[in-house]
Amino acid sequence: MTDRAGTFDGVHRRNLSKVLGHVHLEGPLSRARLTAMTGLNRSTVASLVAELTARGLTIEQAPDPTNRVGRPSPVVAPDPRVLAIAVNPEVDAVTIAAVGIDGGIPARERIEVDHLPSPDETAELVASALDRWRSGDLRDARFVGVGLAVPGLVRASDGLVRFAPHLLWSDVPIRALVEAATGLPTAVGNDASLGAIAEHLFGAGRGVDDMVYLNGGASGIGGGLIVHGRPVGGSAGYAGEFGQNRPGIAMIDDRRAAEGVLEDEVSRARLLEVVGLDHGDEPALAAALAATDSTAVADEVGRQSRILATALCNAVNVLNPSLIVLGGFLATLAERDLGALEHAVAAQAMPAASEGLSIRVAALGENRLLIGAAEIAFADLLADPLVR
Amino acid sequence: MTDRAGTFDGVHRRNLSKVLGHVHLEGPLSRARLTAMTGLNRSTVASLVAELTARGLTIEQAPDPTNRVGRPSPVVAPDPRVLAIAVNPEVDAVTIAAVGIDGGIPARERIEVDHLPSPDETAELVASALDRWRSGDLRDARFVGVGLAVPGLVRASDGLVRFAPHLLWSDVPIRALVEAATGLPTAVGNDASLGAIAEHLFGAGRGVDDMVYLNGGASGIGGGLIVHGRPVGGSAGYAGEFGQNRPGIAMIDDRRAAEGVLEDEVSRARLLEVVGLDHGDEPALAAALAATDSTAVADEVGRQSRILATALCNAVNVLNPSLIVLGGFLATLAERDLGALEHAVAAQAMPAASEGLSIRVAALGENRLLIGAAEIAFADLLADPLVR
DNA sequence: CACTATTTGTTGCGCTTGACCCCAAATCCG
DNA sequence: CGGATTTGGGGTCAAGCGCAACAAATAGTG
Repeated sequence: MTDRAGTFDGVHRRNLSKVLGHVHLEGPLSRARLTAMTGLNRSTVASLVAELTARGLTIEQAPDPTNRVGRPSPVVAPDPRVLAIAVNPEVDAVTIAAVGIDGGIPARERIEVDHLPSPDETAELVASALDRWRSGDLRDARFVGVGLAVPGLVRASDGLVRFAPHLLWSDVPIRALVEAATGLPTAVGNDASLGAIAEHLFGAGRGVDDMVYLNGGASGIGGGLIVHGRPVGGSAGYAGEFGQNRPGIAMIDDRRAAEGVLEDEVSRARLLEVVGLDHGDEPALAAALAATDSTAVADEVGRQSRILATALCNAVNVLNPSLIVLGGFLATLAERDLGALEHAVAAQAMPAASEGLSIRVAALGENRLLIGAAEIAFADLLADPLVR
Repeated sequence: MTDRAGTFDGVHRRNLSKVLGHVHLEGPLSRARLTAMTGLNRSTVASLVAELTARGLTIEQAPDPTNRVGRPSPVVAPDPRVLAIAVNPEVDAVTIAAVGIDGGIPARERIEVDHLPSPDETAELVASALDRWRSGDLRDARFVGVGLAVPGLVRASDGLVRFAPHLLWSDVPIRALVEAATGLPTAVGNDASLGAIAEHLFGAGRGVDDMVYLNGGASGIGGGLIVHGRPVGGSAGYAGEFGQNRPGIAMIDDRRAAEGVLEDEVSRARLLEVVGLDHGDEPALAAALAATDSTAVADEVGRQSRILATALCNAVNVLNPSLIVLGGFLATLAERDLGALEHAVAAQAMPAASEGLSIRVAALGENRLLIGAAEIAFADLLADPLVR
């Protein structure tokens, strides 16, 4: 939104945004429900919906056969032809998907690579996928932007990847590269932060305004915050790097790493090692943990849980969230005994702050990052449906 | 603001709020500058200002003799007769002040008590001060509300003091008590969180949207966050309790307290002890620290600084603020060598996150809490100047 | 199968309110 | 003292939402 806030035009845009946002988040809604949710007048909602539909952002469907008295209300749904490209480059593959503003994923490709994907290569892969889809199944779709979920530090102002340790990307202007290759406006975010956004909007954190998300990946621990219902980027966009924190370690014997950095102490690699796996995906790790009754495994799980609990407490004391969502191997770790973790957090955090707190496991599956990436690609359109 | 967002009335209210907010924060402003700052039309600003002045919220003064070409623009200032009562109960005194929406403090009383002030007593003291002022010097003032800065956990929803350890208040409905005694709408907040708000709006954090504030008091360490330019309360309002955090302590010998809680390790009492003072206010402690060259003192200062640095790093990694403001004895501690602290933080925190970071000492003096308390008392009026 | 009650879409009108335009006022500068 | 510049003031315009009256579509009832 430009600086039109406070003007009539601004009101109109905001109202359009509100309506579109509701159907984007909640799915198809009757106009009657939209009037209730927005607080606007029936006639106003009608004209707003008509405008959105004329712009190809929503579609109006026949009323649902609800068994209620009164004239049935047409159902407003996001137009599934409005798409974003979501991209997630990883060490061994680049995943590219077309994500609808209705939440659907009409196309998805995981392109395996036998080398680290370079920035240019990534941009080319995105452009070629876009070309294929545009001339194929998604011929009548409208691509509004690209969103990238990058496993590294991303500067929010210009979408520069400051450092992505596993991709070996350093100061890469990935946003500019992808924009040049595709001609589409592009947004870039840290993968864990986008995971937090996805879980907040569509997953375990739906409707929760103050939330902390922690994700345990193969390479470390990342995360994201939702405060006042909005994702927190910080001054440059680097917020959420829980993995680099140094939590207190109560038992001296619990410390493994010299620096005491969270992601060195609580790590997937250490879990894999103790269960005797060399590699392994998340289900394999979970299965191995469930299968064994070795005390060494139990000790390591306990040790990591204790340290994780302290790290969570620090976040709870400072942010007083109503929800902590754990993903990746942290979910695996916590899921074994969620009650114990909640108990440990309650024991160490301020009593008042832990009262309203719950800890949950991430709800979205492997599409989480794509959904988050699509969300930042849709952000401009959702904030102001009249752009362009 | 009610649910009028999105309607024309809402626009009008928001515009009034914007204008009033600007003159509240920046002091007297010419109408020309207001039009530039709000982006609204000249005529619109003129009518908004006229409405605010008619409601007794602003005053229009003769133009400043600026040496610029063109017709001089009348200066709009907040009406100094619009007052809030700011209250800060402490163990040995209750401070009560009348704070103007223009930032002035036309009346201020520190009422010493020889016992812990009870909630009822506090409410009575406020009511009697209000009565005195209303029939005295501030006869023609308009009191719009009361704000309390309480050294303890305050539930935001209803202004209940969950626990104030030093006052020995526990589950005290102080908001209701003060409202009953004064008849004025009352807001309650944690003292450190209000300090953060005050420093953000008028102190070291002016214009900074992502800020962390830590205050070292006699009793512990509290703080507050500003994210997206707004104070963070969390789900229940308890956010900012840095003192209860457990930061990693790299050197084993540095740990003093069994639990490793920040405010047990980094504490005013330990500093007073090592310099050999029994009691002492902040200047006395600073002077004593400056005067001595004892190695024991240097060791303790170094130890506390190291632990503080780690605690700050944890916040920096997670929140990526552009500014950390330190108050109370933490300011005293840091001021001795601010560069060293910044260096220590930069060494431990993520490099990218510490790039744009500065650490400053709090700028507001002893009125900080009163200013913060007044701010929450003014909040409703500033958000919607048409209330009541 | 009428008839009522209920809910909601539709339509036209009116009101609020900020933008725009033109002119006047006040200042500086040469 | 006159031109340039900036800003205030008042009148008019137009955009957009609320409102009210009416119509339409459903469920329930006897």
